[in-house]
Amino acid sequence: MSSYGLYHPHQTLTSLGGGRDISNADHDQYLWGKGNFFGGLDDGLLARAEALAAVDISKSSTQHMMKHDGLYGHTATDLGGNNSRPHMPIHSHGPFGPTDSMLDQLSANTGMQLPMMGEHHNNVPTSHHNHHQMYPPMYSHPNPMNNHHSFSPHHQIVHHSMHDNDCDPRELEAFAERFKQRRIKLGVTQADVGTALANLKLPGVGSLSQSTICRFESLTLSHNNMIALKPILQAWLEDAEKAAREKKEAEQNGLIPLSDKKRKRTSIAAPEKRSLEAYFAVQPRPSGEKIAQIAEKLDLKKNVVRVWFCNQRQKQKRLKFSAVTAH
DNA sequence: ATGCATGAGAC
DNA sequence: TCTCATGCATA
Repeated sequence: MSSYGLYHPHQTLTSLGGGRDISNADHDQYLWGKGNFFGGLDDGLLARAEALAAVDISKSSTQHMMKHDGLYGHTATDLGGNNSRPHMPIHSHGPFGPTDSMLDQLSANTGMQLPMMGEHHNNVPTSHHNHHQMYPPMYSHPNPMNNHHSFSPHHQIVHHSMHDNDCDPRELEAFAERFKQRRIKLGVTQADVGTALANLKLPGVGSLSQSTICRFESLTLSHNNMIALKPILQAWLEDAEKAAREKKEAEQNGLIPLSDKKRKRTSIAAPEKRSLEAYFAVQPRPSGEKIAQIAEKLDLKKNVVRVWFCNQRQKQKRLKFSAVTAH
């Protein structure tokens, strides 16, 4: 009873909107599709872009989120406040400063017509089940089978205790560590914690996934997210320890077996991923047309490519507190 | 632990 | 359309 991934992945959320409107960074410093417009571009340019970026990547590996961990290698972006603009130029045009010209060329490539073929969703046929983020309490969704309740009545959980303390990255890091240790001591898995949160019945707090708990512990969530989750997890921890102490009732988990619907995860092959990374190095925020173009080139669904870019950007913004704090 | 995905809400 | 918070699926 200590392994996860085997059962009841609840999917309710907690809507702790901690920093729901951090809407930041949005001005690109890159200009696409400027100037050029005849789309007679050849693949050679793309190939070169990839090659260049690839070389660049391998050289200054720290700049990119190469693999698993390289992600947070660089400094965090918006630690200080809830809305400092990250969007730092990630690309590492080292020796060669061809990015701009390449961009022009690249953008010209599809300059005109986009087949917008894959307008349907992604390659995943599995219908998108209801993934509800936050719904009003009385809301009842259409999925009778794997129904999962425990909504969050509130859309915004203003972390009442917003003392400078809570925002302190070092404090968060310390807490995350403490949390993990004590959680393990309690013999509770990350998934269990996520499920148990709903049992706390705190206003606006539903369950969370193993992923999120894991990310909290490893500090791989955004700063705001960490801050929003902290008080909740802290509440759970105290509650759990108290319960364990009293040894009166340690079971209050509602395990809800999940039914059929399985989502198939798209797997982008290494070569394609490599290309995407190359493109990303050149332009982390390609336009819709750009995306369509790239998708076509790599023979991927446009949506897959779009999402990939979104996720890459998100990764870059992710915070690794230990980097800024732990010293 | 992490890759790809969804969806609400902000632009 | 993008960002953000989160999740399912999987390595």
